[in-house]
Amino acid sequence: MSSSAPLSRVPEKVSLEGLEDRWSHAWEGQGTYAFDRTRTRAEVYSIDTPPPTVSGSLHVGHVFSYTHTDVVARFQRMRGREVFYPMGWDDNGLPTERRVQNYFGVRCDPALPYDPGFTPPQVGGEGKSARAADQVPVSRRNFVELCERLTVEDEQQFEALWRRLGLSVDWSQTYQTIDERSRAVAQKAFLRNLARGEAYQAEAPGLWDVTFQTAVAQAELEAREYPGHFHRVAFHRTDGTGAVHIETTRPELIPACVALIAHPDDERYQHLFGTTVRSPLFDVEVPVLAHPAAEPDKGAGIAMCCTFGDLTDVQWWRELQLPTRSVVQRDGRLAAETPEWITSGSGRRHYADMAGRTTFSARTAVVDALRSSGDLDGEPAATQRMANFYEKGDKPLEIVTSRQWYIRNGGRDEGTGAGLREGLLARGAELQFHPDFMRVRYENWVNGLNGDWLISRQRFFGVAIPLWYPLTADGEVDHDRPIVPDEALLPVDPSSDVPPGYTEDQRGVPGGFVGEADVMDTWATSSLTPQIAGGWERDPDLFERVFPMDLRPQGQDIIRTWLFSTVLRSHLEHGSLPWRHAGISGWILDPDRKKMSKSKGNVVTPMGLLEEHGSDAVRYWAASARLGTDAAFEVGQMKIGRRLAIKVLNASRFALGFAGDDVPLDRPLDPADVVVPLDRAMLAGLADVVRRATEALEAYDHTRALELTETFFWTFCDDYLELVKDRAYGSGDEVPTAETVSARTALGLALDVQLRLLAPVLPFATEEVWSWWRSGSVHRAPWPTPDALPAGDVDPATLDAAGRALAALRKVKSEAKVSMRTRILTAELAVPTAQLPLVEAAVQDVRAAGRAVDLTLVGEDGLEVAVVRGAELEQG
RNA sequence: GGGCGAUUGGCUCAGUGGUAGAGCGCCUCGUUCACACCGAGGAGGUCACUGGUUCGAACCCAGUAUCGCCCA
Repeated sequence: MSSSAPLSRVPEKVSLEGLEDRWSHAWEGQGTYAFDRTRTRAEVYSIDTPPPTVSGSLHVGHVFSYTHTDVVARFQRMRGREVFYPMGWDDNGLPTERRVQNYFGVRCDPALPYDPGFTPPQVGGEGKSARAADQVPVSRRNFVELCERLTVEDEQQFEALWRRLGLSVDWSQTYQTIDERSRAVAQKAFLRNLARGEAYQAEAPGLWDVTFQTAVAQAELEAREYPGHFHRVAFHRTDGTGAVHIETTRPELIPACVALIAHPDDERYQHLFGTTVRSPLFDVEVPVLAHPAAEPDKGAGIAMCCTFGDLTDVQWWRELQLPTRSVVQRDGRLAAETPEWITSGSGRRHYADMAGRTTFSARTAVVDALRSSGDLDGEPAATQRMANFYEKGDKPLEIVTSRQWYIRNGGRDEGTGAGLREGLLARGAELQFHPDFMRVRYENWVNGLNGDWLISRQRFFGVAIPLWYPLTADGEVDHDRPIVPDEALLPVDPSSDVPPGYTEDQRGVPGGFVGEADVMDTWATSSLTPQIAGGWERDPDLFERVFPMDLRPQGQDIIRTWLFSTVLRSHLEHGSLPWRHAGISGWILDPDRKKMSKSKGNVVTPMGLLEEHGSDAVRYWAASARLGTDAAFEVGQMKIGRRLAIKVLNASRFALGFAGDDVPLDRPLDPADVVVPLDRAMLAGLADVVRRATEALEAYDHTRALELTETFFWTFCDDYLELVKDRAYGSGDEVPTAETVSARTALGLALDVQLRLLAPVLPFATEEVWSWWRSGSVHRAPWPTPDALPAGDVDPATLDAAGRALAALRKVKSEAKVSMRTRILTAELAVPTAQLPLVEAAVQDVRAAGRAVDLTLVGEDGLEVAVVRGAELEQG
């Protein structure tokens, strides 16, 4: 900026139009938000923003919560902290994978080697799903390249939105969760977990999505109501003394039955414990056992345990050491081969009728057969049951046995992980949640964990698990002796890269090696965003200056996933929290008080919203909602914000106009020039607002700060500006009086402070005004402090008392239905006795603002508010 | 079933022990003089319900109802 004193740059007409474009470019050009990495950790305020999923759609919820973060960032920057505010894109995961398949007509086959010259068969599928058979198989590395290519567009769209919204992000710090650095971090963290025994593989029954054909983790579950039928089915006692009836919603699992189980205290079944029964149709002999997890008042009180119908079956199977008799395959169909445990001729015939069919179709077949055999008691009764779903799936999850990788999370604290759950609860207690009650969601989740974190996925677009396995001389995979890469070579792709000590021609041959085909769950990477953005191990100098981060802002919906898993990884790797504070934003509710749905969110696109109302207005709406509180999607609130932004422009233009066009505006304002009590009272009130707003922002209560500032600003405009208008204009061309200088100086000081107070919420309007008379950016200006304003020698209530006196004069005119410019020729102004000295101190301004020619001021006991009596108004 | 949060004027929300608040909307009026994307004035609420504590409760305690969410 120019060092010579600039003259008035206050425009004749002010407008909000075009401010976003102009200032976002100026900020970029001037590096206003660039991070200075020479600053020490104590000087830095670092923010770990959860990267949005770029292949998902933008919605107003993003705008809402990201604005909250930006308000904090701007406040901390003005407070003098060097703000580390990077932005990432979460492009790693299933949604992108599916888009890429259709867009380019490819599918990933991780067994294939990388083809550097690959060109996709098509670019831009016309929105329709390409048939799997028509898709060209490509290596995982080729697939990742296509994903990166496609997500670039999405990311540009997001960035354009964030820039228009005014996020003060340092755009040179951007990362993607699938980029090379992220893959290296995710793989390194995994290998460290493996080396410390925190990551392990196990062959175990687990939840499985038959549509996506992948295992899923507890955090991805969603319990939903699912319609079904209770079937009352007879099992036959092997001693020939009759039948035992059970009720089941899944009769197709009868061939997988391994026991009948009742509660140990259930009187009805005491005599059956220890005996055996035969399953209907399939004639398999199974024991009747007791276990406390059986629910006596549910159905018949005795249940069939199958491998596996639900998680209780898994518990029974494990604790009662039952055999494994699985019939449901990974594709959701029953095994084509008749299982060897079904031995009777009729049993094998019955199974053959259902072999290879889906569970739904098999159920129909079984029910028909049960009806024919007489083993179905009555007709199936419709019911609603809770079933586990993958959050992105639409079929209930099955449970299949498979080899998977896990990271310990305290969910199975017996064994080596003992104490981990307590450690994570202690981290939760250490983390400062805003609002505080959000901590219980974390605690509920940690206490409710019932298994370790399953991180392997049988998918393709994700970070590869960086391992190979030796092949024995027989060609068998030796999973027990995984081969790890050198950390310096990360990231690796086991399908293309060769493990140490091997050559490529040994891939897949006996005595050679094979790459791990699975990828990590998206969360296994995105739980490391503080490490990715902070340059963990890659840039230790940076990492030391930003980690642990100060703030993790996020939505309440991902406390159990993103927040928890990030705490876990940091706890395991660094023995610390990943951040000190977590700011949790609420939901956006539609006018029906329901969570804003995608379909409704799409009607109003975020960019359209910003274009219609202006970014400051939309930010005002978002900033008006407290952390943790759901907010209504309310256009009215945006209009209020717009009104405030326009008022800032107009009031500023007015206040700055008194000085005249030939006066240098960026001159120092000396508080000692403020000598009139009313002016000093106004500044004292502002000092109090500064103090309280600062306290509120330090406590992550941006709403309170905004409310305080906004309320003061309107009083400043409606009362103070009106009161001092005449005095500030001055009498003429000669040297201004001390009273005029006092008003002009007070106006300048007040404006200067209020612009800075409003800057975090209204970055565009405040920057515009700042540019008229100040140098540099308001967003790099120091946050105001109360001690820079004169105070202490005058009652701050003076402004309020004078304002009320003015209101009394206005009321007379309003009730007389005359213009506010109408002069009051004579009147008596009665004020509460206590306020008399305050009003007296400002009576000249009150008289001028009220256009009262002859005003008699009296104090009166028992009066609540100033009143005007005997007013005689100018005619015409 | 357990937990968390909410319930204040038509709407959106502040207000955590001392006479009910704001903005929007509404009504009346004004306005070439910073701002019509404006200004002034006004009307409008037994603070969900029932008990309790207290000199005093929107606020604290117990319970109930309704709504939302989380976990089972």
